[in-house]
Amino acid sequence: MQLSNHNPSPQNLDAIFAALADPTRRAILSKLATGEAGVNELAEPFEMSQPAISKHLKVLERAGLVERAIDKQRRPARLKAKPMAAAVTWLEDFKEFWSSSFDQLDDLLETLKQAELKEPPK
Amino acid sequence: MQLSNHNPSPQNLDAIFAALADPTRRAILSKLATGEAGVNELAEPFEMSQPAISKHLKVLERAGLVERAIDKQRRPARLKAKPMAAAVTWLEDFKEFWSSSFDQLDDLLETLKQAELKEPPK
DNA sequence: TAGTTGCATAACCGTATGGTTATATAATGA
DNA sequence: TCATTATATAACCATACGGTTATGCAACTA
Repeated sequence: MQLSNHNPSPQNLDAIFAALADPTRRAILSKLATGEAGVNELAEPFEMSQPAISKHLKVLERAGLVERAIDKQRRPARLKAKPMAAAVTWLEDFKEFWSSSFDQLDDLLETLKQAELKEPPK
Repeated sequence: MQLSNHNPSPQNLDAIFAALADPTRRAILSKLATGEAGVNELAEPFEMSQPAISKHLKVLERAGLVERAIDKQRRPARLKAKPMAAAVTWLEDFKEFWSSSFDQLDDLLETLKQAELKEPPK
């Protein structure tokens, strides 16, 4: 039995997790959780150029985690919930599935412990 | 107020999310959730060379998601729970924080779960 | 001892990432 | 009309990623 690879937004999980893998982008998301923000506004706390932030926003957009609006010259970004939920769902499904095979894991732990006893690490 | 970026295993979140961003690695994790597996065993389902799988395992190891053991010539991999929990924690913290402001994500998660129940994977 | 198995490592390749500076563009404001 | 603001885009750079083939090597097996 395999974990279904599967439900929420399958192929997009790549983009979603990749987007979450950068600390600047996670910080941007945190900031956006308090409300929409424009590019310069987002760039300010980081010691980073405006184009760099624009690129990060593009990554977040591609992952579907962020939407842009139009407000005069501004292009304020705001969060989108759904893809984030996809990531949560994958992890929670995984956690659930994994817990359900705890018997096997216990066996393994035992096996590994025996092996380590006979042949201690490094 | 900002989302605290410091809770679980801060710096490792980069490596953890990056590791989760590849479908082959997610599949490996799924497989490993059913029990330990050697490299060739892991490589078999994928149309991919053994060195490629070894590299993926290194990424998973660096992220702390996987441990290697020694069993004769084999180097079986098994899951490690803690870092996975770190990712879940970050996402759930985020969810909580965001929901407290907007109250959207919980609804969405609920919706997605319903959808999965009605429309089972592949 | 010789062959085989299980894996790691090295060298290489094309493409993607994450940053930069410089420049373009579109909308506002004077 | 002209300057300013907010952002995008281009060109470039170094490094990382995800794959390959070739090779090395330790540990079993015959």
